[in-house]
Amino acid sequence: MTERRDTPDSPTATAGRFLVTVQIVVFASREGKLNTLLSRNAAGLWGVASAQLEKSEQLDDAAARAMRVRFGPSALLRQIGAFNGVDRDQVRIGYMTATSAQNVDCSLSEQDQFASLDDRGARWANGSKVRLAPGVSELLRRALSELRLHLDLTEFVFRFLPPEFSLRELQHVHEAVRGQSLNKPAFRKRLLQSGWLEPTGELETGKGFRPAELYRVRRNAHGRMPA
Amino acid sequence: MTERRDTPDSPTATAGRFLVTVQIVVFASREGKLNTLLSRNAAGLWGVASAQLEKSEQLDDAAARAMRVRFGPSALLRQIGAFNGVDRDQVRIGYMTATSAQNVDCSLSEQDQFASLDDRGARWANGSKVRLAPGVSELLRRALSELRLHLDLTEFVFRFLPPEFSLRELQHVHEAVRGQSLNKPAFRKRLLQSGWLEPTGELETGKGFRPAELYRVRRNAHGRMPA
DNA sequence: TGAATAGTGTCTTTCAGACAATATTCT
DNA sequence: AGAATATTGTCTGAAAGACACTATTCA
Repeated sequence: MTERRDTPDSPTATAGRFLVTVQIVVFASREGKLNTLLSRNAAGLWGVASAQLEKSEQLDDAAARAMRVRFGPSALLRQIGAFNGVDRDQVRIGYMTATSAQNVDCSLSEQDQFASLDDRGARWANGSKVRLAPGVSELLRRALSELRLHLDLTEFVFRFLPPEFSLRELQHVHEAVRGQSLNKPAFRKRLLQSGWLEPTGELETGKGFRPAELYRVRRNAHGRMPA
Repeated sequence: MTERRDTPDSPTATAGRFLVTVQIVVFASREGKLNTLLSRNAAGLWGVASAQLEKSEQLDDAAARAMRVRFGPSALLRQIGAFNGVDRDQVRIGYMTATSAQNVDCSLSEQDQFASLDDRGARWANGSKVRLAPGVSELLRRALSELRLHLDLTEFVFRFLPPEFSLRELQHVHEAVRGQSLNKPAFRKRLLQSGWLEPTGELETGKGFRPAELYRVRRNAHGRMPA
């Protein structure tokens, strides 16, 4: 019996000790579809960036450490929950982050590829299913679910985009994440009235048609994002 | 360096090993207010039910084990996230559950008390602040936040109530959780149209005024709960 | 000029909130 | 009958969806 009512502060005899692995799901929006960044391991299976928690280290710091190598210190990480280990003596903590696709496209190697992601799982561009490492499918499912749930609560959406973006690009991100198309006038009205957007005065260039106005996030925004 | 791109399946030299503690926040609605069940430890500080994860044990099973003693095997547990340990070699996983107050009132001892909970923290009935054990405040804050966020997504609300309940009681739960009063006709219309409620045909008794119709949850309900 | 998309205006529908009117039970 | 609450109906206003119309850039 290891049930306790008080704050646990001393190990019990029967309690196990575990390796704690932090795993990070990296989202991006590419060509109107939600993508996730996967890396191939030695066994040829695909997984996500991860790190082992070290003694006296905070969970968020371990997650930041796993990301810093690729994305610099500014990635916005959001915890999505704890998962059972793949091994008996492991526990996994999931995080998610989002990035503008152009940030990483240049540095992609053979070992790192984007795969599209929806409710049915992860697929390569040619439509074939990704052969995922153990436990990764569960992680991706929960990450997608959390992303959809919290899209209207945080500034997370804007991490999919460069610092200046058009309303069309922002709408495409929403559509990619939610997996459905949205009403354009309604989307514009909601977002512009929400107070989260600030016009830059600049226009898009080089698109062969009427250029869109560009916006940036208003950092001191009040209240929630519209859905 | 412990960054890895592949699925972690073997311990690295520098990785720490941790005790994994599962902590459960028990909610109840009492006299129109949201309450949480706290237990006093040896040091006189107040915390929540917890258990140590054992080797080869699933997280959800450890949480269920911590609850089974008090609530039987049927408690609905929902994970709310991972938290940094109070000790250097500890990681905590938070869960929450809800119960009808009358379920537990009879078995309360001096060591177990309800405290009211809102954004400002936990307080005793007389208004004094609860002296919480380390890390518990953070846990309660996130539990409340998760409860509010997911009140409309799950059948979690109904765990606050006995199997048969009136619309007024259900509305009181919503109001206690959200910390604000709601519009009665709108609440009725939303809930009745949602398909989540099934009339029992029974009426309340012994209240000294017009008795309310009683409802139960329709288990095969479709779609989301209204907010 | 034509193609393609940006941005806006209007109508309709849906739904929450406010308020009031009626119904039912017990004392 | 009177108190107290349940239940329902109606009006109003806010916001989303559908649709069409105008505006602007480049080839």
